This record gives sequence, C-alpha cells and structure tokens, in this order.
Amino acid sequence: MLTKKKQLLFEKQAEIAKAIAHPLRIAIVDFLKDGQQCVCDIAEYVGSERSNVSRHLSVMVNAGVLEYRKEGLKVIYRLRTPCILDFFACVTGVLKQQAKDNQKLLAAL
Amino acid sequence: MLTKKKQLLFEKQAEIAKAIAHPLRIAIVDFLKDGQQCVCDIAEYVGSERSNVSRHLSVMVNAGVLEYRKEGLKVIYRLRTPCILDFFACVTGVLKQQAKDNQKLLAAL
DNA sequence: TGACTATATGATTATATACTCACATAATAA
DNA sequence: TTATTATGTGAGTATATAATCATATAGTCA
Repeated sequence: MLTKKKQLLFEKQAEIAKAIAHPLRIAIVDFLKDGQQCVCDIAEYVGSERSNVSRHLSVMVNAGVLEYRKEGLKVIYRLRTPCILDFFACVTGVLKQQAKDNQKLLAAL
Repeated sequence: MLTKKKQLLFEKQAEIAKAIAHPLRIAIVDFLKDGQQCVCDIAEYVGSERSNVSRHLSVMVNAGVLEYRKEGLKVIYRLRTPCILDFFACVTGVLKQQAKDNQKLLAAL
C-alpha cells in the first residue's frame, strides 16, 4: 500500500511534470536552454499571444522549473535547474523506442 | 521562429509528459519499476477503483510508456522503456533545488 | 506630466481530464 | 452449461486547463 509520504512526493512530482506537459511550454524550455529570454521574444519565438505565454511562464515558475528577474520594462526568464533538460533525453528515448517498434512492425508486414 | 518539425516533436513529447503527469500514474510507474504487475494488484497498491486504474494504464500504453500482455484472466503491465525512470531523477532534482532555495530563504529570515 | 511599451491578470468560453457507476467482454473453473 | 473473476468501456458529472479579449500595472522616455 502507498504510504502518505510517497503520495505527497508523487503529487509534487506530478505538479512538475504537468508544468512541462504542454507543447508550448516544451517549446519555451527548449528556447531557454540556450539562454535567458524576455516574454516578448519568447512569445515571438513560439508564435502565441503574450498574455498566453505569460500564463504558461507563471505555471512553470510556480512549479519551480523556471525563474525570472526584472530588468527595466522587461521580465527575463531562465531555466532554474539544468536537469530539466534531462527530461527531454528521457522523452526522446520513449519516442525512439516507439519508432523502433514501428519499424519492426512494418518489416513484419 | 519555431519550425513545423520541432512543433511536431514538442507535441509528441508533451503527450508523453502528460501521460506521466498525474500522481496516480506516477505511483503506478514507481510500482512497476520493481517488476510487472496485474491491474488488480496495481489498483490495490494505489488504492483506487480498478476501472479508474485501467483507464490510467491505457493512457500510458497509448503514450508508449507502458506495455502489457495477457495471461489468463489477468493483464500484466510493465514499463516499456527503462529510461522513464530517469524522469524521476530529473523531477527529484527540481524538488531538491526547491528545498535548497527554501532553506536559504529560511536562513535569511 | 503624458505617451508608449512590456507584462500580468480578471472574466469568459471552449475543451480536456478524472472519477464513478453500471454494464460488457472474456477467460476460467465447477 | 452457469458462476465467478479480471478487465475494459460507455455515459454522466465535476473539475481543471487553455486561449482570447479587455483591462490593469509599472517602467521608460519625451
């Protein structure tokens, strides 16, 4: 049976995972891996309304994935933990496995 | 600007992330890291209705995170890619960073 | 001061997700 | 065959999330 302690941990982990589990937010994280950026540049890169991007950014800040700093009129966002990028290695691994399995299936037809 | 190719990749990645982004599903993945299990045992472990667990399992199968095999009356689920466990290392990293920052904040008060 | 710019947020709507209950399906054993 | 057990799925409801528009806030510069 699941302990209360583990349950709490899983809830925290789910919160972080949810904060990344959106195409736009993944695009943002990918954009930020090369360095910090302001909301305006992020919005232009991902091709969405600034208000929408601002909301997505605050979701990730609340989850602890991003952090920000104000600089004049602009707000600059950056990755808070480099290990977030490991997440993509993991997910890419799943995708590669899927592709491999599809290839096997195709070859068997 | 975001290329169509990258956009497609991010959508796929988000799908996989979403498949894990739930406390119950994280509990399931954690349970399965030590070996394959049937729905009934998974449901008992996580403390939820079998019908509900069955739905969560199928979400993860569709995303390519889990795979299953039938054995008599039972359906046995297992992790499809061991690298899924790396995900937890990543998320735990974020949580550790959060805890560290909280400690700093506390010490500064 | 007022105009301008970047960002955040309230309100609304549309959509997606999770859960429950009831029922369907399928394998097994008597 | 019937009864039993494990699993999956349709339907309904409740809740969460995403996107948009309008508006608020706050820093900058003329």
